[in-house]
Amino acid sequence: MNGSGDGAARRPVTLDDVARAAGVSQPTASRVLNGSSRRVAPSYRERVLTAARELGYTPNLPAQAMARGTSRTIALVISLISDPYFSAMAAEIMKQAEAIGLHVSIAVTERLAERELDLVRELRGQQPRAIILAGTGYVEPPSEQALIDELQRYEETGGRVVLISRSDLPFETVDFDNHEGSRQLARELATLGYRNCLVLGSATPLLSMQQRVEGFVAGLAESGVTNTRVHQPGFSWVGAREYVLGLPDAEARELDLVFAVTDDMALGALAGLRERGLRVPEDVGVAGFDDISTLRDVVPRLTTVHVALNAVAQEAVYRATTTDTDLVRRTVPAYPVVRDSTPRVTTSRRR
Amino acid sequence: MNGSGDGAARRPVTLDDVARAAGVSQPTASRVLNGSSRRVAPSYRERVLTAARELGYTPNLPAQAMARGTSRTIALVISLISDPYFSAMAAEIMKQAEAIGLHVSIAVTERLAERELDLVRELRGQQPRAIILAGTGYVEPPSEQALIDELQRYEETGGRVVLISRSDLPFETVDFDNHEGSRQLARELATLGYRNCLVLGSATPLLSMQQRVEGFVAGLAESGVTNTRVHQPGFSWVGAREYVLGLPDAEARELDLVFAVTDDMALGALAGLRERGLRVPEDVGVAGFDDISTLRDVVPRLTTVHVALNAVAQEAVYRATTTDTDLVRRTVPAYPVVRDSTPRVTTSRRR
DNA sequence: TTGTATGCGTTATCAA
DNA sequence: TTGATAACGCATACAA
Repeated sequence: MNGSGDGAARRPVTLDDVARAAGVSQPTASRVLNGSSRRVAPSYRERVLTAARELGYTPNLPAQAMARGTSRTIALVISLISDPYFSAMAAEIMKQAEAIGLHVSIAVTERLAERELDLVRELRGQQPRAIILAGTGYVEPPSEQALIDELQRYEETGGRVVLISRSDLPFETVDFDNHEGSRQLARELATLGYRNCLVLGSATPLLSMQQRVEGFVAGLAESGVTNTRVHQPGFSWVGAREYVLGLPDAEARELDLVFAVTDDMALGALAGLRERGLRVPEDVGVAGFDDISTLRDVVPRLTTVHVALNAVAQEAVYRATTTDTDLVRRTVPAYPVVRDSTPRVTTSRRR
Repeated sequence: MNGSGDGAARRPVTLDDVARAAGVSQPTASRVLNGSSRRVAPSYRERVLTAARELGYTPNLPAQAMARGTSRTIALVISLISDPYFSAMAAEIMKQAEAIGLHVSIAVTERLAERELDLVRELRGQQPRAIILAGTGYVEPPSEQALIDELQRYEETGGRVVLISRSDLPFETVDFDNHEGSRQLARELATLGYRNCLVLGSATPLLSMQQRVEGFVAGLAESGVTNTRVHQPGFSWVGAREYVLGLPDAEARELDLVFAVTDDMALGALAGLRERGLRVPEDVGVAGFDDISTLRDVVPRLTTVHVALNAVAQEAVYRATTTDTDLVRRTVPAYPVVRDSTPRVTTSRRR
């Protein structure tokens, strides 16, 4: 349709081009194509629509954002996108946001606490309507106050801040019930006969992970199991595996259960146990936390704590877009799912 | 620091504010904070920097983009972010892009071919420097021409288009060597003694999946195995599992290998085989394609074809940012990785 | 080297 | 209802 030669970069089609082609003023074209109070004469309306279609007009979003003073973007900060937990979270948030016509801009901290502040700053520059911080939350973060300042400054200019899984900051928060989830799990496992448990927390001081550890220990204690060992290997598959491999033989032999604060770590522990010649679940049970769906093919199927990611995402996006100003900390339930990796302990068990 | 009351939305800090606070003109502030030819007197420079820091200035990216006529954003279109393959791809692309100071904006088609066109249109509005389309590519897409038109229009205005895994369109393309990868795999498996193979392709007509099927069949044929059956179940874990479950008993019993065009499907097949009471790999071998890293915990470890995602991402980002105008179709190697799911076939094998 | 004036594409305000 | 005109925040050409 566009007869001009290829190659040389041409100017994008603007609202002005459309208006001229339709023989109307530029504001009129704007009203037809993007405006809300659409009181435009049908004949004009038709001409504008036709011109826009023929020219292949696309609104310049940055320009719109600038003129309107607000964008249709939500900024999402996550730790790692290749982590199934976070990619699932991101997917849910994108779905929820798109459902209400919002675009999600993702930034990744690569698990570096310092990067978080830089990212927030950079994201602010995009003038998003809201910033959602998911899944970092260190117990004693290096630049906590600077981050708070930055976020508060953002809020002061009309932006909304929503935190997921880090209820330690003075902003809207959505969280799972980490403590209760692993407490319930611990009680169920105790009922199944587990008595010698190793809990793998996280060397990286993450608040939610700490809660999971505490909840699990508490649950066991309520069930009369008090000899639980807690260790904090590196916060990863590799960290958990290496920790398990480094366990003294005597200690490893005593174990009948390893609970790790994430499914990822639980699988690392599982790999380590097997490398040591221990059978799972025959010799040792393994349990995790998160209920990552892509793990359905792991054998044995992993006992874990399920968190309703979609509920979290929905709540987070809702909080990010509502105009309520009361600071809410909503907790989404988490509940244990016992599967093959933790069968009932029988007397025939090794120890 | 900012004494003013909380609550009421305030205006964000602009370059103008900084300039005023520093007692310089706005362009000078611009030159110090964002400009390239930084010929600003040290004293002024210092004052601007200080003012910016104290006020918490963040450049308004949309405004910058508009003034400069170009943004620092790359738009990425993928099928599904919760799919480990795509999330790994997205992670790599983000990493490569961030390394050169570019931001990545992600949009998801949810595997709907029609959505692709809408998304491209919407993304264009964000005025990205480049659009990368990853991992769709239907054999006979519904609105192919409209998509091509849209992308070409985008290119005409100076944008760059890079395709990943769909070398059927007239744009820069980065692809794995699907055909060669599965051909090599087939040859290795034939060497291991596999003779009765079921190939699971994709009911959704995806070009790269077709190539994987053809390569595998060709590799077997070269090795003298010509009785290969090819079927096209739904393109998912569920599809593969259901297909395997629906297989006639006689046919299932004959099998010694199932090759699926993705790891995801291979695992679905594996689940289905086990549900039928077949042992993997003792009775039937299973192989996939993609070498998804989060599958390291699957037992038996899956034989597959490895693709160098980071190489693909690097090449894609490079192509997206270079100013070369020659249409390049770069192919990244893919090579078989034989693991536990396809051991050498012994005479003690069931059939 | 610094400042003035202008333009980027859009929306919002206000007359007409 | 429609159209001139003024913002929005920033970068650049040009003048000082």
